[in-house]
Amino acid sequence: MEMTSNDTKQALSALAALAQETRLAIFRLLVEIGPEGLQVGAIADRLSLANATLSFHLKELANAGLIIAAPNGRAIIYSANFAAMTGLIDYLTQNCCAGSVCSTTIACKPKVLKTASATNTKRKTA
Amino acid sequence: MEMTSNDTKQALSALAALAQETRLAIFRLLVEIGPEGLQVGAIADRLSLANATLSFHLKELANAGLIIAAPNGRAIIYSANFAAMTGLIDYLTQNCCAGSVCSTTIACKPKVLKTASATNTKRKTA
DNA sequence: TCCATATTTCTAGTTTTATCGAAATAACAA
DNA sequence: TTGTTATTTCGATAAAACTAGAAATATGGA
Repeated sequence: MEMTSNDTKQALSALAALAQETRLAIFRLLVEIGPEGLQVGAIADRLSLANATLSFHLKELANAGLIIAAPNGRAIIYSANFAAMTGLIDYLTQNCCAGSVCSTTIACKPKVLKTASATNTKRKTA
Repeated sequence: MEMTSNDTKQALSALAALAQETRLAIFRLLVEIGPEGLQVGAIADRLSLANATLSFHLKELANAGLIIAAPNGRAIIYSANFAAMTGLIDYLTQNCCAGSVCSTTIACKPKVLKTASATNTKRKTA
């Protein structure tokens, strides 16, 4: 198998992070909540997760760059990293219909996606 | 944690399938090759994989619906299921910037993606 | 300082996943 | 039928991931 590029490593990291029921639920919750994010306890309450379990999964998501941690007093606020999600989607679609065959044979229809352009992660503290 | 919807199960299945170096390489190869696909031996040659290993991963990808098997004589031709990839992306972006905050606060810029509209998986045999 | 809150780390047990040699199955051809 | 090619299944091993109780750390308030 060929050498693994950095892009591929990043995509694998993000995919592995999302390929788990609990983490997918956490990530989607944070996506829904938006840039304001939620503190750990609030996530635990909403998803009924044990502290250690949630902490483990938050770290996984953060290591993959899919969520961002922002300390606020004694709490830590986590929010979705929309740019990372966009990056993953770009990677997955990057070679979609590559070459001449696909773009002509398969009816590729353009589609509008909402994506985050800037990181937009300003916080009071941190 | 809340009940897992069918959409979520499907997304988890696809994400788990892609979150593995060998399978991601197989899938991307098939995406690049396009709707004509490749037979198992050709994939094994290109990625230098043992038969049993490749067979294992092909089954995983097929079970997740990301690739399609088309028997052709004594060979089996696998091709990417572009509709499944589109479905996964739809799921991941579905709640992106949900609610009023995100659509106004984060600069969501429209972006054109090439996606497969129809299944388009006609084959000679099968 | 002392206490309460918020989150992480440690540890250990269970489950799942990945790999590949070897044998088995399936299809076609001679 | 016999042989060849193409792929899958079996079996065993090694590695990684998930979970959560309990203890530890860190922050802020009284």
